[in-house]
Amino acid sequence: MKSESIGNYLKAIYQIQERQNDQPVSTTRLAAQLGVASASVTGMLKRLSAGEPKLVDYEPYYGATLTEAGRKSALELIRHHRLIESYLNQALGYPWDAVHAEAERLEHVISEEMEERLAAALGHPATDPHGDPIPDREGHFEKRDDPCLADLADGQRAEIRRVVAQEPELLRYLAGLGLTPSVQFELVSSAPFNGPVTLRVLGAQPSERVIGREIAEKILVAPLHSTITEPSHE
Amino acid sequence: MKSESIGNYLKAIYQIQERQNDQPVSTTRLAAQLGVASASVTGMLKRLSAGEPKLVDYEPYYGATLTEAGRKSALELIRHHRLIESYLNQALGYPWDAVHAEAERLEHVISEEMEERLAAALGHPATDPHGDPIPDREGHFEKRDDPCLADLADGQRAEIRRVVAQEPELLRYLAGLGLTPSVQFELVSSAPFNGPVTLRVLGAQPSERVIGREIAEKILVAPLHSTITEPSHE
DNA sequence: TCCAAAAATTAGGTAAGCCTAAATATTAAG
DNA sequence: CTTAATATTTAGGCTTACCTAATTTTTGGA
Ligand SMILES: [Mn+2]
Ligand SMILES: [Mn+2]
Ligand SMILES: [Mn+2]
Ligand SMILES: [Mn+2]
Repeated sequence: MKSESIGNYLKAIYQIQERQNDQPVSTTRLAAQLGVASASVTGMLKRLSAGEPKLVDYEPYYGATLTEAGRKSALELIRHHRLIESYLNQALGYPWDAVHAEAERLEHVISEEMEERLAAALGHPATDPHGDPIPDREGHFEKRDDPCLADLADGQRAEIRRVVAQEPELLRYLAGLGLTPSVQFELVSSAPFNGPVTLRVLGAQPSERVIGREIAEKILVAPLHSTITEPSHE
Repeated sequence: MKSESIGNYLKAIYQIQERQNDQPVSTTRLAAQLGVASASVTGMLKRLSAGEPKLVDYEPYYGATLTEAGRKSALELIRHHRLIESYLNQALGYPWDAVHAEAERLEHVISEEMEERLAAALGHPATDPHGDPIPDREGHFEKRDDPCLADLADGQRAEIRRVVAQEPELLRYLAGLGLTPSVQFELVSSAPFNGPVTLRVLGAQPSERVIGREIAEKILVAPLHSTITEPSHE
């Protein structure tokens, strides 16, 4: 990786592209994500698209897209980030709301050897503590398209797969409610007009939870098939 | 810590001062240690002695000395470095010749929380894999003044306490000979005119080792008292 | 004591990454 | 189709941390 700053630009472009169907990323959007002035972004995009190797395709006034090389670099950093989060959580006992900040700095400085040792120590995990997928060494990972909690029908049961958030306060709030990956629940009701969502956590006492719609949209889930599905099928 | 670069200057000044009895560190010596031009060092020393807090006392043409604040910062980094080395070695299985390079980058970015968790996971160790002492959170550590292997008298037995080196090749060579901290041996002979040193590793087969004087001076030891010393004394 | 060699500083530059303010291009509304 | 708002780029600066070359200071012989 060229520099920590370049790495952060590539990661940001990747993540924004991911959220908007690979459309070009605007200067303003990037500036907001990175917390820098738009003028700074313009300058960096020029560098990234001029340098060798070319890391982004940049069309002035139009936007930026990662090249294959840029994508590779971004995924490399994301792999570092998520392996570090997992390791801090599982081996060093960090709570899931504290891992992001630490990983954000460590991801830029660990060696390939350390990456490999962390992965091995964890048994080559597929996801991090938030349920985010961990790309393999080649940058491959399963692209899931899980529905969010707010998409479920009343009465439907599901398992939490992923929580799309890093804000410590929010993560602590959710952990306090017992809403973390692999927890199973039943959706009781979704109030209309983007109202709150009520659910029952399976095996918790008390089990009822009411959360805002905005948060419910950050919780990705896998619906559970009814207890009696296809029998004798493996 | 102001910046990674400043941290490296402070560490370097500390380590040079340590090796020369707290005498002021010269521009050239620092430049050599850091691998930068002397002019760059002059510039940085000015900054370090001008800034708030003042990290070094700097007298042009004379040299630089750490202030108390500078010493604290240096020891903080050294604590990070040695805890990281220990952790990589003990928890992640790194060989002792590989830990230095990784720690050199990580030491600048870990949080105080991570420092504490690493220390706790290791049981608050007093030394790193090379036998270097690990300062506590306040920067205190036992100042040992161990003799080196070359200082021993013929026939004297001792235990290896510390190996003052980070070059991977040298460390691998020594590990290959079984010369690592806590190993016990008997000095057979020191050839005159700075000649090679011959020793017998206790409990090894074959046990004889012959090493150059220069290397013998980097191996610090604790002489073993004869098996029957003062009886009933605690 | 004087002078050359060595050490250190000053002078003048460069590159990365940021900033603000001004200029320009795009877009959206009337 | 024009114009005002918005997005983006350009211009000009700043700081950190380097560099090389020139100058100055210190120092160690002779
Ligand atoms: Mn990697
Ligand atoms: Mn995560
Ligand atoms: Mn610390
Ligand atoms: Mn060490």
